[in-house]
Amino acid sequence: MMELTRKGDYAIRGIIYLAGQPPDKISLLSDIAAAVDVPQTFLAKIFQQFSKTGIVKSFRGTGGGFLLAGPPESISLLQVVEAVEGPILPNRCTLKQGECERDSFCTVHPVWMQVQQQVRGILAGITLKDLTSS
Amino acid sequence: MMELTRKGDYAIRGIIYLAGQPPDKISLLSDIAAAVDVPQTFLAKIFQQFSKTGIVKSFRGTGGGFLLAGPPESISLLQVVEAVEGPILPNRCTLKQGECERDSFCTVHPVWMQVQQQVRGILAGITLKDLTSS
DNA sequence: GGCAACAGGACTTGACAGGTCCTTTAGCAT
DNA sequence: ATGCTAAAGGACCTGTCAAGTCCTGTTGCC
Repeated sequence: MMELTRKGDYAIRGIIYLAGQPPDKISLLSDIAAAVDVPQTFLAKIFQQFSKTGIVKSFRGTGGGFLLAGPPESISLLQVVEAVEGPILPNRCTLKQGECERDSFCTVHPVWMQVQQQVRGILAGITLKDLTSS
Repeated sequence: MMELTRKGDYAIRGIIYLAGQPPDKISLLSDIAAAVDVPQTFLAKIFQQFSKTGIVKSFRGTGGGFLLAGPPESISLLQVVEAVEGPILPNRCTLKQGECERDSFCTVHPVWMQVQQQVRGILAGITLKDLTSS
């Protein structure tokens, strides 16, 4: 269980590549896709989501491409993952109270809350800088 | 991401019910299913898996049913979840080394390992006893 | 205007979640 | 022994979603 999807995996690969490029160097989608070995059309969707959530800047037309929206140390793995996978929710009931009518006597609820917090904590603590300085 | 499936959810409900019964009281599948509001045929599959992994004992025929294989404090939530959902793997590469050819330079790998360990740790620390004494 | 590049919608395919149904096997009771 | 009871297990169904593909915009340089 708990598996990251391919989309999430690709997303991480792609953004790490970007983070590894010289700052202000605009990268072509085709270059990124080739470098990280991901179908270009699929990666396009992923970077669209990145662009919408603002962790990446996009430029169209000749000389266009993608750029990290900020310095690598300002972008966390959590942001990247949640941008494409949606929020981290071990169980639907962790979304909001009253979601399940069993809430009142659901003794497992606090456990999932703890799992959620731990995982988010770990991912939030890793930045793109940590992932490129290998 | 990371969502528990319905199967996992049902599994937990069912086993908690069992753990809440008097020791040595054999419960009928039909009773469990009714009590925790899960389709009986589906719950049957789940308890078959429980039975195979040994966290539950089953008896056939008249007077048959299910029994917790040990005291509630001896069975962890991790056992329950992994029995029906399979092992907790944030990424395929956490299964074993060399799974992805990118392994050597995959800086994310240790992060997923940490996530996996944390989650397993939390779930392993919760027993059925903790979940019934509400 | 025309080419370069991302944006976004529509569509396809296969797998898997979430069940259902039916037959078989095991155990007790008469 | 035979019939009833209850779990075991296989076969099947259905809808959703992951994982892409493809085509048509839209934007921007030249």
